[in-house]
Amino acid sequence: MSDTVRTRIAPSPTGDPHVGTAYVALFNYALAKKHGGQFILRIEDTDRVRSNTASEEMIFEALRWLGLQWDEGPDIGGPCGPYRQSERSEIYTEHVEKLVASGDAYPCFCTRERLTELRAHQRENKLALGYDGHCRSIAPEESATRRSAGEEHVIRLAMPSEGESTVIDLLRGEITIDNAQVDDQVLVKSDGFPTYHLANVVDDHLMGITHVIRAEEWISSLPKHVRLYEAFGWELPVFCHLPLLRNADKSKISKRKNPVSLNHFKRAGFLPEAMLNYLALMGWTMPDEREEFSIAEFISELTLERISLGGPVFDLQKLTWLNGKYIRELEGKELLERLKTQWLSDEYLLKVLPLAHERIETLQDFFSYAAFFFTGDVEYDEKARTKLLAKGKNGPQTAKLFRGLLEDFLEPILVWTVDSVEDAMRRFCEKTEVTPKEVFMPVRIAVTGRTATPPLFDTMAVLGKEVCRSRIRRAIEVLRTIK
RNA sequence: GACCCUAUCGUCUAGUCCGGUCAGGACACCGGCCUUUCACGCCGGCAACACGGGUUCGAAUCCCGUUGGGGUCACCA
Repeated sequence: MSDTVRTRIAPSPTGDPHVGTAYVALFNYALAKKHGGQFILRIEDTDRVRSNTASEEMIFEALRWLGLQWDEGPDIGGPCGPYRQSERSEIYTEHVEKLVASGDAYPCFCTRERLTELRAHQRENKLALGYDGHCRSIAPEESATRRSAGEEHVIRLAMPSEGESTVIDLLRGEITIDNAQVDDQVLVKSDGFPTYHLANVVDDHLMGITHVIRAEEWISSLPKHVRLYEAFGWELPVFCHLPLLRNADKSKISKRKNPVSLNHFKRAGFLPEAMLNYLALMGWTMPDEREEFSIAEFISELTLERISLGGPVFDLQKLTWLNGKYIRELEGKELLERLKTQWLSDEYLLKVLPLAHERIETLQDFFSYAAFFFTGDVEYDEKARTKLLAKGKNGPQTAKLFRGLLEDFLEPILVWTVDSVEDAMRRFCEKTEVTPKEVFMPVRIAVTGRTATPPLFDTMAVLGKEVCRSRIRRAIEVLRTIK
């Protein structure tokens, strides 16, 4: 196993599948394939509060849609399983105890209150933020007694307090950081689950990962990870930190400023191969600067060293252009097949049809009546615009209302159904003290462009979260311009 | 704020390691051609080496500094 390349994508199932996950997965997948190695999917669900299986399922679907099929993973198993961190607790416990025994890690009994105070104090006095090592001096015998007595605690990594660490990133070379800058990271939380740092290192080693290709945001914790490898006496993998995808304003890509859900791109009609091609262009170029290429060509030409380090702005316009190029190159028959994967699938039509059924008088009526189920953003004509306003509110006020609805109530919905949408909408009304009557018509218009539609929740359920989100976003923009 | 990463057209980038082409390509934008229209396609145009010092005959390229941008500083990943 030592000379085969093994890479992994290790997403955390805490929301909609993210375009950044696809980006990192692409490079991991391609490198493994290039060298005839394995690409592994590992689910990092150690955050018991935020992790959920709906999100995990969406990650599977999104990666499969893109064609980034893994060789080992939670759903298909493999020699290094389980591939879901929540099922590997004993492994982490066993490993961390070795570190406690060797003195490379130690139990910490500090309360959250003390930690909060400590941070406040450090901030006030402009000191470096970080744990002060308070529990480090507790004698091993004493902490062992306290632990067995059931006292709540975490396990921390004992970082050297002096000297400096030099770590190597494949793309950036040596990076030297003062050890004093590195915190005594919590490795095991008080609920007994490991943090990312511990689980990630242990799993990468146990799963034989040879190349850790991940996002740039991890660079600052690299010294901790390297320390862990050393403490365990393990050989280091190659670390390669990819530049972070950016919003137009150069900040780290975020859903507030960009569509980032892979579900969105699928629903909006981007071809998976165009998506991958575009993502490959972020920070990387073909030796001959050719911009259109297949995943197979990417695999054969890939060299990580050709990755440039400036944070690439995710440019929807260029993605759209590339996608158009791919669509034009499709055979007519193939184009039909693509449309049949979503909008023209029996599955989708059978959802739309019942909503239109009673409301049409000729078969042809269906197409005009149900048009908004098939388009992207909708237009708001003059009449629609006036009714887009919530009762007694002006444009900006309604926009604000919509933003609250979208971000606090609709966005968190993971399983988008008639019931979950209705529930969110009703909770929204209660919380913001507006009546359904005042706000449902504006929402109806926002998501359909029409004043007469099938029942709102059914309509929203069929449209899907992605379409509703993007149309409400658009409505917010429009509302801001209405006095 | 501290630490780390980073810096070529508005955007994605080639060129940088091994100093020496009017700094090349693509998206977007603008003009033209094609065309009953639109789109596609084709042709052309606009547009960048962040700044300041060095080193050198010569610097986008090497060195130092400055500035800008980003990331991290959680019992989230």
